Amino acid sequence: MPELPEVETTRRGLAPRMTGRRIAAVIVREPRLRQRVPRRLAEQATGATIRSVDRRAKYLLIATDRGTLIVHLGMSGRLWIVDRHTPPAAHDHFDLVLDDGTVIRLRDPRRFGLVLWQTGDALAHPLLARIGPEPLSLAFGGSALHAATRHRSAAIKLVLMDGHVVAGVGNIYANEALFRAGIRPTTPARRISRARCDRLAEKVREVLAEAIAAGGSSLRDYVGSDGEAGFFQDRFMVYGRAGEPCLRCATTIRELRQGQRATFWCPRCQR
DNA sequence: CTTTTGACCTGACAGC
DNA sequence: TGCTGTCAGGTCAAAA
Repeated sequence: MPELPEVETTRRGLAPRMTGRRIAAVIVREPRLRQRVPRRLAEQATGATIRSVDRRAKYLLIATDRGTLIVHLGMSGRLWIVDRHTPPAAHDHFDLVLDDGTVIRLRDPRRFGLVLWQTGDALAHPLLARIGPEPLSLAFGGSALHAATRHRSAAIKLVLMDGHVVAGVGNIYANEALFRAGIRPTTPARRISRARCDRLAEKVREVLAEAIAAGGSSLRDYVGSDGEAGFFQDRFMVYGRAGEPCLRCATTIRELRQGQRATFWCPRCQR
Protein backbone atom coordinates (compact mmCIF):
# COMPACT_ATOMS: atom_id res chain seq x y z
CA MET A 1 0.00 0.00 0.00
CA PRO A 2 2.17 2.81 1.16
CA GLU A 3 4.99 4.64 -0.45
CA LEU A 4 6.87 7.48 1.15
CA PRO A 5 4.08 10.07 0.79
CA GLU A 6 1.56 7.74 2.39
CA VAL A 7 3.93 6.98 5.28
CA GLU A 8 4.62 10.69 5.73
CA THR A 9 0.88 11.42 5.67
CA THR A 10 0.42 8.76 8.34
CA ARG A 11 3.25 10.26 10.40
CA ARG A 12 1.75 13.74 10.25
CA GLY A 13 -1.61 12.43 11.32
CA LEU A 14 -0.24 10.45 14.24
CA ALA A 15 2.46 12.77 15.60
CA PRO A 16 0.21 15.34 17.31
CA ARG A 17 -1.89 12.60 18.86
CA MET A 18 1.08 10.61 20.14
CA THR A 19 3.80 13.05 21.11
CA GLY A 20 4.07 13.50 24.88
CA ARG A 21 1.74 10.60 25.62
CA ARG A 22 2.67 7.58 27.68
CA ILE A 23 2.26 4.08 26.30
CA ALA A 24 -0.35 2.42 28.50
CA ALA A 25 -0.45 -0.98 26.80
CA VAL A 26 0.89 -2.90 23.83
CA ILE A 27 -1.34 -5.53 22.27
CA VAL A 28 0.14 -8.05 19.83
CA ARG A 29 -2.49 -10.28 18.27
CA GLU A 30 -0.32 -11.69 15.50
CA PRO A 31 3.45 -11.52 15.91
CA ARG A 32 4.25 -13.15 12.56
CA LEU A 33 5.06 -10.15 10.41
CA ARG A 34 8.03 -9.89 8.03
CA GLN A 35 10.06 -10.37 11.17
CA ARG A 36 8.56 -11.65 14.38
CA VAL A 37 7.34 -8.90 16.69
CA PRO A 38 9.78 -8.97 19.64
CA ARG A 39 8.50 -11.18 22.44
CA ARG A 40 9.45 -8.67 25.11
CA LEU A 41 7.99 -5.65 23.30
CA ALA A 42 5.14 -5.09 25.74
CA GLU A 43 7.33 -5.09 28.83
CA GLN A 44 9.89 -2.86 27.13
CA ALA A 45 7.52 -0.27 25.72
CA THR A 46 4.75 -0.10 28.30
CA GLY A 47 5.16 2.97 30.46
CA ALA A 48 7.48 4.73 28.02
CA THR A 49 6.79 8.34 27.10
CA ILE A 50 6.66 9.20 23.40
CA ARG A 51 9.11 11.94 22.45
CA SER A 52 8.49 12.18 18.72
CA VAL A 53 7.14 10.41 15.67
CA ASP A 54 9.66 10.51 12.84
CA ARG A 55 10.19 8.87 9.48
CA ARG A 56 13.24 7.41 7.76
CA ALA A 57 12.58 6.07 4.25
CA LYS A 58 9.28 4.21 4.74
CA TYR A 59 9.97 3.39 8.37
CA LEU A 60 8.03 5.16 11.10
CA LEU A 61 10.13 5.81 14.19
CA ILE A 62 8.17 6.27 17.39
CA ALA A 63 10.87 7.53 19.73
CA THR A 64 10.36 7.19 23.47
CA ASP A 65 12.44 7.77 26.58
CA ARG A 66 13.24 4.05 26.67
CA GLY A 67 13.78 3.15 23.04
CA THR A 68 12.26 3.46 19.61
CA LEU A 69 9.35 1.56 18.17
CA ILE A 70 10.12 0.97 14.49
CA VAL A 71 7.08 0.35 12.29
CA HIS A 72 7.01 -0.48 8.59
CA LEU A 73 3.76 -0.83 6.68
CA GLY A 74 5.02 -3.20 3.98
CA MET A 75 2.71 -3.50 0.98
CA SER A 76 -0.65 -3.60 2.69
CA GLY A 77 -0.16 -2.05 6.12
CA ARG A 78 -2.00 0.86 7.57
CA LEU A 79 -1.60 2.53 10.94
CA TRP A 80 -4.47 4.59 12.17
CA ILE A 81 -6.24 5.93 15.20
CA VAL A 82 -9.33 4.04 16.30
CA ASP A 83 -11.74 4.56 19.13
CA ARG A 84 -10.74 2.45 22.11
CA HIS A 85 -14.00 0.54 21.88
CA THR A 86 -13.52 -0.46 18.23
CA PRO A 87 -13.25 -4.25 18.16
CA PRO A 88 -10.28 -5.56 16.18
CA ALA A 89 -11.09 -6.85 12.72
CA ALA A 90 -9.28 -9.41 10.63
CA HIS A 91 -5.57 -8.59 10.18
CA ASP A 92 -5.53 -6.06 13.02
CA HIS A 93 -2.24 -7.42 14.33
CA PHE A 94 -1.05 -4.74 16.72
CA ASP A 95 -2.38 -1.97 18.98
CA LEU A 96 -0.57 0.75 20.86
CA VAL A 97 -2.79 2.04 23.65
CA LEU A 98 -1.91 5.50 24.96
CA ASP A 99 -2.60 6.91 28.41
CA ASP A 100 -5.44 9.09 27.12
CA GLY A 101 -7.22 6.06 25.69
CA THR A 102 -6.12 6.63 22.10
CA VAL A 103 -5.53 3.39 20.24
CA ILE A 104 -3.05 3.28 17.36
CA ARG A 105 -3.89 0.17 15.33
CA LEU A 106 -1.87 -1.68 12.69
CA ARG A 107 -3.82 -3.57 10.05
CA ASP A 108 -1.71 -5.48 7.54
CA PRO A 109 -3.35 -8.32 5.57
CA ARG A 110 -0.19 -9.43 3.79
CA ARG A 111 2.02 -9.19 6.87
CA PHE A 112 4.97 -7.72 4.99
CA GLY A 113 5.11 -4.99 7.62
CA LEU A 114 7.29 -4.78 10.71
CA VAL A 115 7.07 -3.81 14.34
CA LEU A 116 10.45 -3.70 16.04
CA TRP A 117 11.99 -2.21 19.16
CA GLN A 118 15.42 -0.62 19.19
CA THR A 119 17.20 0.81 22.21
CA GLY A 120 19.82 3.46 21.66
CA ASP A 121 20.18 5.02 18.23
CA ALA A 122 17.28 3.82 16.09
CA LEU A 123 19.08 4.77 12.90
CA ALA A 124 21.79 2.30 13.82
CA HIS A 125 19.35 -0.58 13.37
CA PRO A 126 20.64 -2.93 10.65
CA LEU A 127 17.58 -2.28 8.49
CA LEU A 128 18.11 1.47 8.64
CA ALA A 129 21.86 1.91 8.85
CA ARG A 130 22.64 1.62 5.14
CA ILE A 131 19.66 3.40 3.63
CA GLY A 132 20.44 6.17 1.14
CA PRO A 133 19.72 9.88 1.53
CA GLU A 134 16.20 11.12 2.15
CA PRO A 135 14.87 12.36 -1.21
CA LEU A 136 13.51 15.55 0.31
CA SER A 137 16.72 16.38 2.19
CA LEU A 138 19.63 18.45 0.97
CA ALA A 139 21.73 15.29 0.90
CA PHE A 140 19.87 14.15 -2.20
CA GLY A 141 20.13 15.83 -5.56
CA GLY A 142 21.59 15.50 -9.02
CA SER A 143 25.10 15.35 -7.64
CA ALA A 144 24.37 12.44 -5.31
CA LEU A 145 22.33 10.62 -7.94
CA HIS A 146 25.04 11.06 -10.55
CA ALA A 147 27.72 9.76 -8.19
CA ALA A 148 25.63 6.78 -7.11
CA THR A 149 24.83 5.67 -10.64
CA ARG A 150 28.21 5.82 -12.39
CA HIS A 151 28.96 2.14 -11.91
CA ARG A 152 25.38 0.90 -12.23
CA SER A 153 24.50 -0.77 -15.52
CA ALA A 154 21.01 -1.69 -14.32
CA ALA A 155 17.99 0.20 -15.61
CA ILE A 156 17.54 3.62 -14.04
CA LYS A 157 14.12 2.74 -12.70
CA LEU A 158 15.50 -0.22 -10.77
CA VAL A 159 18.34 1.89 -9.40
CA LEU A 160 15.92 4.65 -8.40
CA MET A 161 13.95 2.08 -6.44
CA ASP A 162 17.09 0.82 -4.68
CA GLY A 163 16.77 2.20 -1.16
CA HIS A 164 20.53 2.33 -0.78
CA VAL A 165 20.71 4.91 -3.57
CA VAL A 166 17.83 7.09 -2.43
CA ALA A 167 15.38 6.32 0.35
CA GLY A 168 11.73 5.55 -0.10
CA VAL A 169 11.13 5.82 -3.86
CA GLY A 170 8.66 3.06 -4.64
CA ASN A 171 7.07 1.82 -7.81
CA ILE A 172 4.44 4.49 -8.33
CA TYR A 173 6.66 7.48 -7.77
CA ALA A 174 9.60 5.99 -9.68
CA ASN A 175 7.29 5.70 -12.69
CA GLU A 176 5.92 9.21 -12.24
CA ALA A 177 9.31 10.86 -11.66
CA LEU A 178 10.78 9.25 -14.77
CA PHE A 179 7.86 10.49 -16.83
CA ARG A 180 8.26 14.02 -15.50
CA ALA A 181 11.98 13.89 -16.19
CA GLY A 182 11.42 12.59 -19.74
CA ILE A 183 13.70 9.60 -19.14
CA ARG A 184 13.05 6.09 -20.43
CA PRO A 185 12.89 3.69 -17.46
CA THR A 186 15.06 1.10 -19.20
CA THR A 187 18.04 3.43 -19.70
CA PRO A 188 21.17 2.04 -18.02
CA ALA A 189 21.71 4.24 -14.96
CA ARG A 190 25.34 5.00 -15.78
CA ARG A 191 24.30 6.42 -19.15
CA ILE A 192 22.26 9.23 -17.59
CA SER A 193 24.13 12.52 -17.94
CA ARG A 194 24.76 14.86 -15.04
CA ALA A 195 22.20 17.30 -16.42
CA ARG A 196 19.57 14.58 -16.60
CA CYS A 197 20.47 13.37 -13.09
CA ASP A 198 19.82 16.94 -11.92
CA ARG A 199 16.47 16.90 -13.64
CA LEU A 200 15.51 13.45 -12.41
CA ALA A 201 16.44 14.22 -8.81
CA GLU A 202 14.40 17.40 -9.02
CA LYS A 203 11.40 15.50 -10.38
CA VAL A 204 11.67 12.85 -7.65
CA ARG A 205 11.53 15.60 -5.04
CA GLU A 206 8.74 17.39 -6.87
CA VAL A 207 6.43 14.41 -7.26
CA LEU A 208 6.96 13.26 -3.67
CA ALA A 209 6.34 16.75 -2.31
CA GLU A 210 3.16 17.11 -4.37
CA ALA A 211 1.92 13.71 -3.26
CA ILE A 212 2.54 14.56 0.40
CA ALA A 213 0.70 17.85 -0.05
CA ALA A 214 -2.21 15.90 -1.53
CA GLY A 215 -2.32 13.54 1.45
CA GLY A 216 -0.79 10.64 -0.45
CA SER A 217 -2.41 8.33 -2.97
CA SER A 218 -5.40 6.20 -2.10
CA LEU A 219 -5.30 2.92 -4.00
CA ARG A 220 -7.61 0.12 -3.08
CA ASP A 221 -8.33 0.66 0.60
CA TYR A 222 -5.57 3.01 1.68
CA VAL A 223 -6.61 5.94 3.85
CA GLY A 224 -4.61 8.14 6.17
CA SER A 225 -4.31 7.93 9.93
CA ASP A 226 -7.51 9.92 10.32
CA GLY A 227 -9.42 7.78 7.85
CA GLU A 228 -9.30 10.45 5.16
CA ALA A 229 -8.35 9.37 1.66
CA GLY A 230 -5.48 11.04 -0.16
CA PHE A 231 -6.13 12.12 -3.71
CA PHE A 232 -2.77 12.11 -5.52
CA GLN A 233 -3.86 9.05 -7.51
CA ASP A 234 -5.93 11.44 -9.61
CA ARG A 235 -2.71 13.06 -10.78
CA PHE A 236 -0.90 9.96 -12.05
CA MET A 237 0.46 10.62 -15.52
CA VAL A 238 1.54 7.05 -16.32
CA TYR A 239 1.06 4.67 -13.37
CA GLY A 240 -1.74 2.23 -14.11
CA ARG A 241 -2.51 3.91 -17.44
CA ALA A 242 -1.26 1.31 -19.97
CA GLY A 243 -3.22 1.55 -23.20
CA GLU A 244 -4.52 5.01 -22.38
CA PRO A 245 -3.35 8.19 -24.13
CA CYS A 246 -0.45 10.14 -22.68
CA LEU A 247 -1.86 13.22 -20.98
CA ARG A 248 0.89 15.31 -22.55
CA CYS A 249 1.17 14.00 -26.13
CA ALA A 250 -1.68 11.47 -26.55
CA THR A 251 0.69 8.62 -27.49
CA THR A 252 -0.47 5.32 -26.01
CA ILE A 253 1.12 4.61 -22.63
CA ARG A 254 3.04 1.33 -22.62
CA GLU A 255 3.73 -1.21 -19.91
CA LEU A 256 6.64 -3.55 -19.29
CA ARG A 257 8.11 -5.57 -16.39
CA GLN A 258 11.28 -4.59 -14.60
CA GLY A 259 12.37 -6.61 -11.58
CA GLN A 260 8.92 -8.19 -11.48
CA ARG A 261 7.29 -4.78 -11.07
CA ALA A 262 5.10 -2.99 -13.57
CA THR A 263 6.66 -0.07 -15.41
CA PHE A 264 4.51 2.44 -17.29
CA TRP A 265 5.95 4.93 -19.74
CA CYS A 266 5.26 7.13 -22.73
CA PRO A 267 7.44 6.13 -25.68
CA ARG A 268 7.32 9.65 -27.07
CA CYS A 269 7.81 11.78 -23.96
CA GLN A 270 10.47 9.53 -22.42
CA ARG A 271 13.74 8.94 -24.27
C1' DC B 1 31.13 -5.29 -5.49
C1' DT B 2 26.45 -5.67 -8.80
C1' DT B 3 22.57 -8.01 -10.83
C1' DT B 4 18.92 -11.29 -10.86
C1' DT B 5 15.65 -14.19 -8.88
C1' DG B 6 12.74 -16.05 -5.52
C1' DA B 7 10.58 -15.59 -1.13
C1' DC B 8 7.45 -13.76 2.27
C1' DC B 9 1.47 -13.38 2.53
C1' DT B 10 -3.45 -12.33 1.62
C1' DG B 11 -7.13 -10.49 -1.18
C1' DA B 12 -9.17 -8.82 -5.42
C1' DC B 13 -10.29 -9.68 -9.85
C1' DA B 14 -10.57 -11.81 -14.61
C1' DG B 15 -11.61 -15.73 -17.15
C1' DC B 16 -13.40 -20.20 -17.64
C1' DT C 1 -20.87 -20.45 -7.84
C1' DG C 2 -16.39 -21.82 -7.64
C1' DC C 3 -12.08 -22.84 -9.39
C1' DT C 4 -7.38 -21.19 -11.30
C1' DG C 5 -4.13 -17.89 -12.45
C1' DT C 6 -2.32 -13.24 -12.04
C1' DC C 7 -1.48 -9.11 -9.88
C1' DA C 8 -0.77 -5.62 -5.97
C1' DG C 9 1.93 0.29 -2.81
C1' DG C 10 8.04 -3.51 -0.26
C1' DT C 11 12.22 -5.46 0.92
C1' DC C 12 15.58 -8.93 1.79
C1' DA C 13 18.59 -13.03 1.14
C1' DA C 14 20.77 -16.07 -1.85
C1' DA C 15 22.68 -17.23 -6.07
C1' DA C 16 25.06 -16.02 -10.26
